[in-house]
Amino acid sequence: MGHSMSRSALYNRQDALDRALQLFWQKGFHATSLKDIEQALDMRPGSIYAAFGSKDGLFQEALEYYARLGLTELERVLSHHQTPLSGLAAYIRQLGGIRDKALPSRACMLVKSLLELGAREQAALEKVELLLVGMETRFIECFKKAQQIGEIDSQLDAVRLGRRLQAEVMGLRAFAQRDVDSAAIHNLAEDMASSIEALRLDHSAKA
Amino acid sequence: MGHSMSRSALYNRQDALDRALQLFWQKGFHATSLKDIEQALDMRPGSIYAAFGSKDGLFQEALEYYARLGLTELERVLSHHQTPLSGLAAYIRQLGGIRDKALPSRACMLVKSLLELGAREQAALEKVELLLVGMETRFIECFKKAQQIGEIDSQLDAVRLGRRLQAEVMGLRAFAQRDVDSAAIHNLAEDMASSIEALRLDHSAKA
DNA sequence: GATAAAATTGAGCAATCATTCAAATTTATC
DNA sequence: GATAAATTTGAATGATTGCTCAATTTTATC
Repeated sequence: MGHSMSRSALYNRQDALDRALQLFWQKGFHATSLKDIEQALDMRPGSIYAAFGSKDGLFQEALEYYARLGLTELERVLSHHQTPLSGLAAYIRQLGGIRDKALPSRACMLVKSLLELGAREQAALEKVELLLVGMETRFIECFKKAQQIGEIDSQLDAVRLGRRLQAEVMGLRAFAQRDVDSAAIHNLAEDMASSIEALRLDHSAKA
Repeated sequence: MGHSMSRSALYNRQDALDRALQLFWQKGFHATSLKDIEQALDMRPGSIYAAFGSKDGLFQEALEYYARLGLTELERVLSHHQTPLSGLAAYIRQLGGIRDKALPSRACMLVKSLLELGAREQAALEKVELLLVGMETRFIECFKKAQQIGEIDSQLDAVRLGRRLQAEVMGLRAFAQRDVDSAAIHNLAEDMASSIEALRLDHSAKA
């Protein structure tokens, strides 16, 4: 591999990983068979195993890729807003439109995996935990930054706020997997975003 | 069946269902094999199929049983508190202790199933949706009652509040499935419960 | 274009999957 | 306690599981 891998080989690998992600995100780990994977990637078993080692290995790479996309999207939204709190609120509001997009699943793949995987997939489960910590950490950083610039009360516990936000996102996206109409999801996201913004200190206050 | 079923046969069936629930709640639908079920119920395949029809049938009965237990628990907590809002807040706070109990899973089995099941288990998926509607409806009733007795603003949208609460519970319990310490879950539940209580109208207000 | 190295193929593997059913056993009825 | 009915048994079923590897094809190097 390594040295001899051409640009197109790298492209093919990324393309395969992309298709595998769609599949795993939609069906979950257990319900996705190697037959499904062979079909989706248009690869024969030998090639798949040469490239990714095992079904578990492919799944773990898909998890990492998914988490990277998720973090990138968060950064994108944050960068388009003036303050951390505005960015986080916008991020939640944007999740309100998740039912309208054509995605493999409305639920977070990390949460799906967290709830589905057992002791027999311990390595993947540990990876899920690691990736969730990564997202949580980014949330916490936002709240700390918001405290530094005086956007929210510095007496608040940023770690607690970050975890709360992660739990809210988990809940919003799990709820969005239900058979409810798009408006209900938008309303839910709006309510959650408002709660975040309610943390903002009112600079026109008297005291 | 029916007529000839003795009291002990009924007891055995309930006992079997109980064990099946533990198993499915812990491992999920796909990761639970009939071998697992045979062992947990101490029954041979023929008996299992005679009693429950199929693995899917057994799973659906376990789902219904789980939901019934959950609703009963909610009623129990509600009945021990003076007002709907106090009851709901207490319910959330009680969920904060979920990590300390020895349960098959910290996550809600309905949510686990909602995220895991696909088109091939459509019947079970529809059952999950139905049972989630049941819980949502009960939450909504509580908020409506709270409005009737003037505990919260009657201008608020009770349906929206009920859905928000369900999403919060989903998030809390999914988060509790993470590898975090008990205190973090207690804090999270406390924050969510406080949000609920913040809806209460202050009767000592001036206007 | 010959040679070597790398990548792909796909038939086939043992193991496991959910399920069936004739036979054996237990339970109910008189 | 004999007869009938209901229940349980567990070996066997065909399908599917994740995976291997000798053979073949493709790609790279000179």
